[in-house]
Formats: sequence, structure tokens, C-alpha cells
Amino acid sequence: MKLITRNTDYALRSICFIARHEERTISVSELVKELKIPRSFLRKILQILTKKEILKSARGLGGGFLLAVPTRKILLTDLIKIFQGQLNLNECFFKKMPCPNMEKCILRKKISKIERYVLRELKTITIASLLG
Amino acid sequence: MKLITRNTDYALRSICFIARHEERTISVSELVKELKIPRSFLRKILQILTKKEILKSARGLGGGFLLAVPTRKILLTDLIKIFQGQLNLNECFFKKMPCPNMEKCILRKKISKIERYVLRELKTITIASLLG
DNA sequence: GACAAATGATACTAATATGGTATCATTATA
DNA sequence: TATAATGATACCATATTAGTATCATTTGTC
Repeated sequence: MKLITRNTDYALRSICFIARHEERTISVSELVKELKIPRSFLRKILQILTKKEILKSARGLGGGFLLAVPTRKILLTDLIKIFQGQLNLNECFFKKMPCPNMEKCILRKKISKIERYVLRELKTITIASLLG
Repeated sequence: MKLITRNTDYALRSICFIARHEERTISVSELVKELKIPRSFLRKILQILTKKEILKSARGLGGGFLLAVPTRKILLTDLIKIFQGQLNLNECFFKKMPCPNMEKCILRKKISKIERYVLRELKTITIASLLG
């Protein structure tokens, strides 16, 4: 079970790289060279980040990407939400029957508690905090 | 992201049912009727649990399944391990390069901390505790 | 204006994990 | 010996994740 999938991971690394060179726009080519991420895949990821207004893009010659928000305002959970959907450790329980029997309820409580903890911890992780 | 997949969930419910009727062997047919789990799928799950020595099976007419260990010794994490593999929230980081750059290390620490918490909490959940 | 270098939009394919089915062999009991 | 059960095993379906490809559009430079 993965908490962070590959596209979230790539997004994270790209944003960190862009953040470390805030003076200039960073092109896909440069990121590919730096981070060894498949070009097409990376392009898709960056387009999504741009639509979600985490990055700004500049088209044409000399174009590329820039941060659209300060690093302390980009949370890891934002990226997880974008690429993996709402974090929800409970899934199978909530979906089906609401409380088929007792043990499920107890289990649900425990899992919910874990979920709250995970979310709380993840929310403390911003791009700024990762750059140190 | 699911913490518990369907086969783990089915295993959990089956074991709970079997535990609540410890006097007798429980057949697949009975479990199917009770829990509305697809028969073939359930059969596979129970066979796995038997191989892992969580259940004992009796073949032939009147056969079925019994617990092989006391409920307090069956941990949720055992089932997760069996059906979903070792819980490992870090995956993508450990696999590739060992510490490609600074932010990954910080991230790894944080994720590891979360992982330890999740494991610690999950380990407190036994079948006995779910039966209340 | 033509060309080149960049992103935008979008559709497609590949690989993997999860969820589920089917069938034949074997065992035990009535 | 028929029947009701599990054992072993191979297969199929679906969903998610990972990755590719292509054409359109924009923009800077000659």
C-alpha cells in the first residue's frame, strides 16, 4: 500500500526544483534532465498542476513553469488530493452497508482515528518545510 | 487509498463469524449465506487462511472451518500482511535511489514516523478486541 | 513572416493490482 | 457408493497507475 503514488512524487520533486530556482522559468526539458522523469508523463503532471493553479506556465520560446503560490502554502495533502483523490483509509466500510455488525463499528472507529492522525501529520508537510 | 482491501475485509468478517460459533465447524455455504460474499472468492480466502494456520479445515461431509488460534492472537496486521503484503507506506522512496536529494530525506523521516504510528495502532486490533 | 521552442488539450496504450470465477481432485461421512 | 465438503490451481474481469503520442496554439528570434 502506497501513501504516495508516482505522480504525486514527481509533482513534489518538480515543485521543489522549481522553487529552488524561483528567479527563472523552468522548462520540461530542464526538469527531465534533472529529475529523470519520463517527458510525456511529466508534461501531463505539470499541466495538471497549472490547471490547479499551483504552477503558472509561460508558452512559447523560453517558456516553462513558475510557482503560482508561495512554498509554505503548498501542502503535501494538496498534491495527494490532486493526484490520488481524497485520502480515505476507510473506503470499503463506508461504501457498503452502514454498520453491518458490531465489529465493523469498532474497527471503523479505530481506522478513523488512524486516518485523522495521518491527515494531521501530512498537513504539516509543506514544500517550504521540505526545502528546509 | 485503502488501508484494508476487500479480501482482508472478507477474511476479517469470516473469522469473526467462525469465532462466534466456536463449538462447531462452519462451512463455506453457511458463510456465504451469512455474509453475502461471492462463494469462489471466499473459498480461496479461507484456503489461504488455512495454509497460514489461522484456520483449521475439515474435509468431507459436515466439514468446514475452525479457528486454529485463539482470537486474541489473531492481529489485523496478520491479515493485512497475508492479503496485502507488508505494510509499507514508503514504497516509492525506498525502491529507487537512496536519498536523491534533501527534501526526500525529510519526507522519508516524516512518512516513516506516520508509518510507525499506523503499525503501532493496527497491532492493537485483534479479533478478540473486535468481538468486544 | 517563417521557424523553432515551448506549453495546451486530449486520446491512447501498457502494466499492475484487485476482485472474482471455474474446474477437477481429494477426502470423509452417511 | 453417492454426496457434501475442502484442496489445488488456472483463469478471467475490472480498476488503478504509469506512461506515450499527436496535433494545436503561443511566443520569441531571425
